[in-house]
Amino acid sequence: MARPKSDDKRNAILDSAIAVFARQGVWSTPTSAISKAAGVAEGTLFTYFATKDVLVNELYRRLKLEFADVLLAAFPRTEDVRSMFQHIWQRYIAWGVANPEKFKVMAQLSVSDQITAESKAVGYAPFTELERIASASIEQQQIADYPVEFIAAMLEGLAETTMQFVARRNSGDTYDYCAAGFEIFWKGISKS
Amino acid sequence: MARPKSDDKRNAILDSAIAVFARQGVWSTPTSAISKAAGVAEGTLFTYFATKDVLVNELYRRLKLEFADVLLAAFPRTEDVRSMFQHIWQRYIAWGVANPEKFKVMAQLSVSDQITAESKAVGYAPFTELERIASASIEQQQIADYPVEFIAAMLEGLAETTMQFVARRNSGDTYDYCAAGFEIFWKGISKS
Amino acid sequence: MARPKSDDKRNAILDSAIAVFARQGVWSTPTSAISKAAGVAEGTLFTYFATKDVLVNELYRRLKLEFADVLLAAFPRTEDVRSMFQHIWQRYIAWGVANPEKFKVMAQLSVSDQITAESKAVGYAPFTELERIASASIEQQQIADYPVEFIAAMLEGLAETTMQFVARRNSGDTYDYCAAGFEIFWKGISKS
Amino acid sequence: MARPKSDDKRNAILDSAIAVFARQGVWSTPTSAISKAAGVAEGTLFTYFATKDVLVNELYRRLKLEFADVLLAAFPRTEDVRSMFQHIWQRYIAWGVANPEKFKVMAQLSVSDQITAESKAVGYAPFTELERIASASIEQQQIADYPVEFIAAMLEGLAETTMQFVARRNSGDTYDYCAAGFEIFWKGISKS
DNA sequence: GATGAATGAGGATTCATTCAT
DNA sequence: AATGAATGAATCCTCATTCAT
Repeated sequence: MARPKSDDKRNAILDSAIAVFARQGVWSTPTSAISKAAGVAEGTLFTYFATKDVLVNELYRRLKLEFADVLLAAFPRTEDVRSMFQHIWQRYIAWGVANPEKFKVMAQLSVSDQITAESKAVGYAPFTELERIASASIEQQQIADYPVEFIAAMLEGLAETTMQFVARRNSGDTYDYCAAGFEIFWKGISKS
Repeated sequence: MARPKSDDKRNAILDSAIAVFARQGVWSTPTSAISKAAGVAEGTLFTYFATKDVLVNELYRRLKLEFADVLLAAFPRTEDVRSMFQHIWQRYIAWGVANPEKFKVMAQLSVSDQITAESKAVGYAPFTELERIASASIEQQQIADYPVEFIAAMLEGLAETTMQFVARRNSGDTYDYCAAGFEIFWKGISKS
Repeated sequence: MARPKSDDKRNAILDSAIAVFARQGVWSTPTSAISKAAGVAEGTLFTYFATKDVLVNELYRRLKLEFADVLLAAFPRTEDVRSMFQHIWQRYIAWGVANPEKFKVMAQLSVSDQITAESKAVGYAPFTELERIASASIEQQQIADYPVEFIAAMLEGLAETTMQFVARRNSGDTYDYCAAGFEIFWKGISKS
Repeated sequence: MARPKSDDKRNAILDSAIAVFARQGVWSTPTSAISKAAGVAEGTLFTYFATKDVLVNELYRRLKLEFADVLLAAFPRTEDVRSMFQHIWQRYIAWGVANPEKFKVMAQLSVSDQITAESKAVGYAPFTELERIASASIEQQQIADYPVEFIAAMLEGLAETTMQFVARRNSGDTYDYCAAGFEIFWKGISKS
């Protein structure tokens, strides 16, 4: 076989897509803008991703998975429930603040109709893993009796909001939204 | 005078936009699909909205404002803080469940780059009103000391998530997510 | 009969057409720009001129006829040939310099395909009149033996060019192009 | 490398533009008519010319430059002034008669507002060259004392008119307008 | 495999003209 | 007659995708 497809190129395309999508919005950026930013020819993009939809779905999965990795890395399985949730919380916020472009793109993709059910499932997989871990360690503990996925979703909603406050915070504001957000979440969730 | 511009037509266009945007996504639906659904000629759309961007911004404002109206209608200014928050909560969920299309479109528009800062400001105006009402009645009360906009944002994040659970709930599931969601929110927010 | 068509309005439209055509070019100005400039409704334009082509042809004729009027007014039929030509020459230049907009529009219309043969004929009619006058007084005179229409066309070509030099002339330049131009023409035309 | 941009295609587009512009007028022919006539896809036209305006300006330059080339080829720098002018004159007429389409298009473009000042400058450049040549050889000669550019413009105006007579001449008419025209020009210009 | 020119369906918008008021 | 909203064909241009080199 001649030159094999290069992972470098594939990654360059995906990374450029993030950058350029964040700047102009996912649905108003042509594939040519992506390939240009990636330093490859327009046609080359299509040897790595059959269609724009495929690229977009792939990107969605990658972002979700990378994000999950961050949340799950060094997950404190042996500590108490609060520590586990706090671990997730802090990494969630930290990642979002550190990667505003990725976050913005993820948000746009999440509400888009071009993301297939399968992609959503794949992107959600590691979070079920998370749910299971949490679920198991919750049972005999001090968490109120809500459906686990509901708790997970609540955490996500709250964390996303918190993240935006942290990111948006301008120089004067030193309020610790991260801590405050988690406090609210934990009070809401834990057994009276 | 000639035929005056008709509010009916204007509304038909906006309503059709919601329907068709919800089905195909905001950025993949051509203006022709909107005008067709509204029963007007392609050109007519442009006598009411100079460009697609203008239409989209107008739609965003309208949705936000209608939504705010619903939340604020019959707002119980004289009752206790919990009642006020619960009022908002319930109407939030109810509206979202009753208007899934509007909700979906609002979500797509909210993360889009085509919505101008001005539109966002206009759409947010009634919520500051809400914040002020809440803020005033909070001071001497039993709410923990978080920035008001932060509380408001938390409510929004939580309510949106809850709404999705209520909407998604299939026949077998009778769990009362609405109540559960509010419980979590209130425990999180209220003074120890 | 109800309100009769108003010549004022008709003229306003034609005059506005000249102004706006001169500024933006004949073929890139929409009829709406003309009606707006004329202070009438878009539709009104079409009660005076069935189509844009009709308006444009009408305008062409009017300009040509007005121009001819200027050239022929006080035509010195009894004087010598040179005086007659000089009369035309001077008025030609003077009119062009005084009416740059009309001149520009006439130039654009003259080379356009939308001007019908009939319009061209109508626009040329008074010039044949001129030709006849000239022709008659030439016969027994000192003009070289060229076809009259050829002489007429030569005069036109030369005068148009001269006019542009006069119009373009900027403050420092005091050269009398008008006189020079006629000198050239007359030397070229007159018998050795 | 991929398929390189082909000069053939570029020329085909330009040539087709001339043909189709001559038939329907510059501003009433859609770009699709040009691409069709050139045997390329509609989109292809835009890989060679970013916009219709660019195409039109390019075309103007090309026509002007080609025309200048014809006038200047084999220019008799060493002969007398009359020969030089006659050389230009004859080639002018000959080119116009041989290329009526190009001539017509050039006339339309010349009075159009879409031709940029830069294009006009570029198109005029070789004629200044001509002016300089003429100017130099005029000084010690038998030409009357008119500004050179004025003489040049006069020649152009006269030649264009003459050309139209030659082109328009129908079967019966055998009059030698070319010679007559030059005679007029030369008499007008040369020292008494 | 890489390149970028070629393709042509599709899209937002314009505009001459019509027609309800 | 006057108005200006309504119409929809037509236009320029974009862009995902294909294909010759």
